[in-house]
Amino acid sequence: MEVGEASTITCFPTTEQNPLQNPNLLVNQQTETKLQNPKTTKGRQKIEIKEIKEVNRRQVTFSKRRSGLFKKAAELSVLSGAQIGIVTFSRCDRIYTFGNVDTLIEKYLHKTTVMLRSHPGGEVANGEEGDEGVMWWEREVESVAEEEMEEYKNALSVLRDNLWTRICELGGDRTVEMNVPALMNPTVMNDHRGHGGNDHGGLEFAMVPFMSPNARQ
Amino acid sequence: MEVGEASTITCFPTTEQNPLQNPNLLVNQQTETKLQNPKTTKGRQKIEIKEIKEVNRRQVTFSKRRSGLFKKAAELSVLSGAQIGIVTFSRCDRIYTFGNVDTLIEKYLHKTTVMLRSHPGGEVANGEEGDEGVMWWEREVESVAEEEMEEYKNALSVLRDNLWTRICELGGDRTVEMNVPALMNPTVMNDHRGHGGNDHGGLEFAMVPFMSPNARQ
DNA sequence: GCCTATGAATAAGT
DNA sequence: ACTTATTCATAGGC
Repeated sequence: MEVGEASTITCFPTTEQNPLQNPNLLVNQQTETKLQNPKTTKGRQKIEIKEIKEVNRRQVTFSKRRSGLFKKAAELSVLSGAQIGIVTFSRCDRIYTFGNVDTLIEKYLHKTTVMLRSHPGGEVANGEEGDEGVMWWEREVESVAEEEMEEYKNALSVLRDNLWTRICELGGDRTVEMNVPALMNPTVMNDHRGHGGNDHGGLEFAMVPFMSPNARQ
Repeated sequence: MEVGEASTITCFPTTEQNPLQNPNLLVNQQTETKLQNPKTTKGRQKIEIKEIKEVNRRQVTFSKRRSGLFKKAAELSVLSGAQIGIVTFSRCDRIYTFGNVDTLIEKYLHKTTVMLRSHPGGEVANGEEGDEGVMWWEREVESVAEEEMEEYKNALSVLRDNLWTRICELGGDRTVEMNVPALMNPTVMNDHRGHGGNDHGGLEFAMVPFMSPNARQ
């Protein structure tokens, strides 16, 4: 089908013509409809699903379709009672989220973790005799003998290095509220622009909640 | 607009009639179209966006709309060059994901973590004198006094709880391929059913690489 | 899962 | 942001 093809033939299947238009125009609109309004728009055009080159058009599309996506997600969530979380990084790494992402991430990781646990690479969680075969961070800390503390210190050191390297690297970003479909709470986070508001509904992450026994003040 | 209203008048704006229908029926379908096909369907009905009570209908809707959502996400991703991850927990807690969720979670956590660092709840990372004002896991382990070890044990306990839930996801999760929009890789994960394949493109988290000084064997 | 009629999303233009 | 004409998604039925 070509673009210009269908434009010539237009058909109104439904009876109503202009549900909510300016009443002033209703009088003599029939006479010169074509002249006044030859073809206001070509309507929605078919587009190929491939990266949009033109920056402006791409941004518009991103914005519109993101809204549409979030709306769909909200509807799906309500209709089916499912929990949905969406994380979107725009091309320039601005992040937009939908739903209670933190909670869902936690749940996701938990699930995969549990999965790991019940079907470990080696074997784990066959706890028969004490803590043997259990990941060390799973063990009760109280069961650690005093003389093992030195080793723990080393383990913690490596842990710290790994964690810190992995997770904390650069700049500071904040969270900005977005237009909401009135159902869940999509949010936008920018990289370096301040904005106090951040409801951050739920979750605080792993290492966040507690400070060092030493660093407190 | 009522349901039955538009049903009487049907209009084909486009020229083609039946793009791909059974050729056998093309001969004399005109004569008794109404009898053979008085109204095959009522078409798409308007529905309220509220939880669907009927289980069957709810499941169908969940399935259909989830597909639609993932397709939209795939299109948005391609069109705008954005990265999109979706995590969905069905009502019975079956998880469906779209996109490279692991990578995006990592990126998300990274961003939020960084956020914390540069804008801490109390104040941190103003390190002037020694370790003061530094996140505890940042400190040199050697600088910890012996008498602080008890507190470290507690900290580690909490850390263990939090981390365990969150981070160790690899190895063990099975991923089942779903019908793909040919763009990204939506996946379904079930709770206890095996399936070797798991490309798991990317990410391993912090503590994974090393085992306990005690749990080794 | 496939089909159809209809509701909704959206590409362009303003 | 608003409008329109068109394409796309999908509710209900098989």
